[in-house]
Order: sequence, then C-alpha cells, then structure tokens
Amino acid sequence: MSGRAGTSKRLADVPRSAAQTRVVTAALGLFARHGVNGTSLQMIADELGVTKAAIYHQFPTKDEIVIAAVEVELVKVEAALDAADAEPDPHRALDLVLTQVIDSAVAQRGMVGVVQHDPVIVRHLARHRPFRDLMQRLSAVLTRGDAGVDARVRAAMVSAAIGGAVVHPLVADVDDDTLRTEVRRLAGDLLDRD
Amino acid sequence: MSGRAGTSKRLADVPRSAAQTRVVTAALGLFARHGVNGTSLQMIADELGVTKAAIYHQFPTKDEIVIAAVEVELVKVEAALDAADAEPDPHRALDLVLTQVIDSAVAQRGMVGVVQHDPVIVRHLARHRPFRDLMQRLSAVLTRGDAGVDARVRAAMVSAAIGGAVVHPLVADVDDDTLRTEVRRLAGDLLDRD
DNA sequence: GTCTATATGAAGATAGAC
DNA sequence: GTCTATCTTCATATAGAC
Repeated sequence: MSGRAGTSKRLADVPRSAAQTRVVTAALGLFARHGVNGTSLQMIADELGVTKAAIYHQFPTKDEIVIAAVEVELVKVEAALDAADAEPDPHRALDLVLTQVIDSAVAQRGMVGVVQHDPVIVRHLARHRPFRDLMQRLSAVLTRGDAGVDARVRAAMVSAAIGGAVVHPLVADVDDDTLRTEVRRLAGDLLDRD
Repeated sequence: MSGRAGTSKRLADVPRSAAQTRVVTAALGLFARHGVNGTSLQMIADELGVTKAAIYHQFPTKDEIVIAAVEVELVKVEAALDAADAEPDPHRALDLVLTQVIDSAVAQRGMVGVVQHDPVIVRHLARHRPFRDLMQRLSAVLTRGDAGVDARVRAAMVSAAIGGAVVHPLVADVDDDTLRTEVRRLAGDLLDRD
C-alpha cells in the first residue's frame, strides 16, 4: 500500500529498524497486560533479554515507545479509514472501518482496549495532532457525519464495546472467529437501529 | 439463587472511619484520572492536604486502598443485585441492575470505567473472592442465565459499552440526564434485540 | 490523626566501553 | 547494538514524636 498524499497529518512516516520493531512489539504486549504505567523499561528489556540501556539506544524516552506502540495499532485503522474515504456509499464505508477495527481488536485481544482506556495513551491521543485527527476521522465514520446526541452516544458505545468486550472474562473461551462475527453483527445493530 | 443466607462472601462488612472514607474518596477520583499505577500515595496525600504517613495510618498498604475504593463502587452494584434477586420477573430484574449501573457510571463518569479496565483493579477483581462472586452475579443477570455465546457476547459488550461510553470524548458535552437516558435505551436494545 | 524524618528500592535516564 | 555503571528522582513503607 502506498500512494501517500502530501499531507503531514498522517501516521507512521518514520521507518523503524528491526530492533525498534522488536521493542515496540514487546512493549505493546506488556502495555496490554499491565497498562503503560505498570510497564517499566526493565520489564521490556527483560522480555527481550537485553538491558535498559539497549532500549534507550533505540528510543530516547519511554514516551516515544508509547507513541510508536500506539501507531502500530492506529496505522491499521488509518488504512481502513483511507479505504472508507474512497468509498462513496457511507454504509459500505462504515462496514469497512467496523470490520477492520473489530478484526484488530479480536486478533490482538487487549490492544484496542489499551489504546482506548489507558490514561497515559488517552493523554497522548488528545495531545498529538496526527492521533487527534485520526480519532476525529474515525468518529465521523461511526456517526456517519451525524453530530446529533443520539449518533454520538451510539458511536461512543460501539467504540467502547468493541475494545472492552473482546477482553471481557465472559467471552474468554469464545474462539476468535465466532467473536468477530458476533461483535460485528451486534455493533452494526447498535449503530443502525432506530 | 435468591435468598442470600448470611454468607461471608458479601462486600463492605468493614465499617470505615471518616478519615478512611476521605482517603478512599480522594483515591477514587485520582484512580479514574490517572489509573491506579499512575496514582501515588503522595498524590492522594496532596489531594487531602496531609502527608503520606497520615495515609499509612489509615491503610496498611496501597493495595488496601485500592480494594476499599473498588468496594465503594461495587457496593452499589451489590445492592442492585440484591434487589434484582428479590424480583421474580427477570425482565424487571435486569432493568433494576442496568439502571443502577448506568446511573453510577454517569454520576461519577470514569469510576465504572476504571473498575472495568484498569489492569491493577482487574487483577484484584479476579483474585478476591467477594469481587469474583459479585461479577458472576452481575453476569448472570445481564445474560439472564443464558450461557450461550450470543448472550455472553451481548453482556460483555453492554458491560464494556456502559463503562467506556460515559468517558468517551464524543459525549463529553452531553448532560448527565440525556446521557443516562440514551445509554439506558441503547443498552436495552443491545441486550434484547434478536 | 497528623507530623518529621528516614529506610529501601525501583523508576527513568545518561556516559562511555566493547 | 549491547553492555556495565551510575545519577536522580520518586515510589512504597516504617519509626517515633506531638
């Protein structure tokens, strides 16, 4: 996938080295289990079998690791939003985004949840321009441009439901395929029903 | 599973002093904003205008504060579950619980979310018997005893949606009353629709 | 119930060798 | 790219006076 437009507001313009990717992958898993504040550089280092200093050689601060980790998840959402923008039918556009977000959430149970709920990440989401813009695009698709209270509450609920449901103990034993299908169907119901 | 005998599995059997209540209230607010790991005893102390040592005089460890804080929120849920147990009509029983949980979530936007999503609290929820039992009772009401996948996914989504939606930026400007009504209606839809 | 003072450890982060 | 060693700051937690 390429065709990058000239906008400066996009994610992931920075290529990562193999070592950086390893750090981010390890961090993402630990963030999902322990939260950002509950994950120390020592834990990331231990996970990779290296020392903290080796991590600091790859990223100047812990914050940069957090941002890179969030980007890994959001790039997929961005791609889905790009596809949605190219789709004239708003109903199909919504379907593209919903399916992708749910797939991500189910595939890596916990990742989407941590992006939505971890206080540290939420702060980053609110502060960094590219993140804010992306969340706004996502909201626009979920509400289908409807700025009314009803549409916004639905969008907020669907958004929260997807991230939260996949890690809920109640569905821990449900296989990925079933979970994906069920959540997709119910999310659609919640958004569409009048 | 109605008549609850004098089991020892109930919450909040321990009376708290005024000073303890002050600590827990301050802690709860900070937990919601910064997460448990992001909240230090110093922050709690500062919030109350006292020193850390004064806090330690009230609670032996930070963990105990976390447990007490979670109890404050869950006692309300427990009361609603008790009322639901006394209600023969399962549809009305569900309504009682749903309304109470949503009221709590909206009244203290963030509290319910932190209980559901903070990794530290989730760990406590999974470990402590009274908490586990309570969550199980809540799940039973939300699924109305249906152990099928569909019912469990719905329950998980509703549960996550309530906690997550009320803190979503999309609905930050919606007043409490409207939010309560909208969320209650959509939660009911999600659970009932076939 | 609150304080001052302190112990102990782990956190994020840096310098410089290999 | 990784290491050892070190710095600073802040965390949880304790002892004992008022």
